[in-house]
Amino acid sequence: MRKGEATRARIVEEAARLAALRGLTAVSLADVADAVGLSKSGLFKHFDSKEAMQIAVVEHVMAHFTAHTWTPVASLPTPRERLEKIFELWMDWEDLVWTESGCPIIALSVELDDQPGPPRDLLQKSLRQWRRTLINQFVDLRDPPLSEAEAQAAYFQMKSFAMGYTDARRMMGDQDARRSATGAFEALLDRTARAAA
Amino acid sequence: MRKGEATRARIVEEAARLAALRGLTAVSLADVADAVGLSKSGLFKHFDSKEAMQIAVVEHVMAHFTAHTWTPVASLPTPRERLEKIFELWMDWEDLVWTESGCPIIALSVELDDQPGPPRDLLQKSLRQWRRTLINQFVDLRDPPLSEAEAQAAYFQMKSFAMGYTDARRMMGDQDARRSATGAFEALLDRTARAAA
DNA sequence: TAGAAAAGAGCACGACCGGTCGCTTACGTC
DNA sequence: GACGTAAGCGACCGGTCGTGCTCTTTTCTA
Repeated sequence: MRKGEATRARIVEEAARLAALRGLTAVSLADVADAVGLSKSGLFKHFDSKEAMQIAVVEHVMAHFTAHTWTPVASLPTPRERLEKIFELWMDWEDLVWTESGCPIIALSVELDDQPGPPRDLLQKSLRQWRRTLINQFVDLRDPPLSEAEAQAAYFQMKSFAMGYTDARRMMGDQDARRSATGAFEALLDRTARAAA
Repeated sequence: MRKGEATRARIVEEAARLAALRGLTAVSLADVADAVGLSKSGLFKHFDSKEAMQIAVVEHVMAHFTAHTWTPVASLPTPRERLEKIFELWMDWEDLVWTESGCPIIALSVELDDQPGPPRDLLQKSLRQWRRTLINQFVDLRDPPLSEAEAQAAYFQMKSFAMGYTDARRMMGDQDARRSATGAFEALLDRTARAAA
């Protein structure tokens, strides 16, 4: 039992790594089995189907993302400090944690947004929780609090910059991407915190 | 010869449609052949390999995008008018032209950014041209002209909002996405045009 | 420590993959 | 209108896909 859990975790990690590189559907069970040093049929002792493994990958990626960007931030005193740190960690996540492949969440979003099914539903649910968490931070950024619509607009820009950062770095080879992203986000925080109610 | 060209165009269009849905690699030659009403071997009279077809898809998508967002705009008198219209057409492209699949350029970028090869190189070259075109518009947005760095930063935000718009609409189901995107972009234009040299 | 249960290997299956070959049909040109 | 060539078809190749099945080995537990 103990052993099985460890193996399962290794499978999910390798599957996530390959899925970030080639796409969730494109990674074959043989690929994962080879990467983890197992036979293809050995995989089926841990997952009943390929889809079950895909679901576990989505779960793992989102849990990893939350642990990376939220856990070390939850104890910071002000919303502004939390948002600034989250954005830094978010960019680290994109090019330090997933250097070879780029952010798996963006890859999964683009791949699954038109593919109905349990993997997509799980990703969507998890992303909506994340969105709510960040919108709440934006609401508390200013006194008096931001309206829901204002906070949503601010979140929209934050997420846009996070996505744009990966694209600029990976596809366009933009060396100044991090400066552009950080600058844009700081300016967003300034405007949002300063704006009149 | 005339007939062949027409068939080839239909193949590329169908392949692009399917690639936007499932990914460039995931679409099989049998899928495309069925969609266009051809036999699989018939496809090979128009493309020597699957990769040749993928290259044609990338070419077609980028040409289509340029025709959609730039051609009707080139004659507008001021950079601001051009940029505003481009951004509107860009969002139309994402959810009116590619309603069922989402923007194929974003899908291709995310899929190919870690897959070296001719399709990736072609996409990258084409996207860099587009980037240059838009940065030039930003440079001329203000008198005195924006510095290259300022224009790059403004382009970074514009592209981010275009990407964020698709994500918000398709993955998050955000009904206010268009308003958020338009608002953010208009504010960007205001700030950029107004900023002191 | 014995035995049950979990972990994993080996093999086979039907379906589909990209690609080739030889054949027929339809078209464009003189 | 004849004819060369382009367009397209069906059969087939070796290989990989996801997924069962049976059998062996390892691991945990009573």
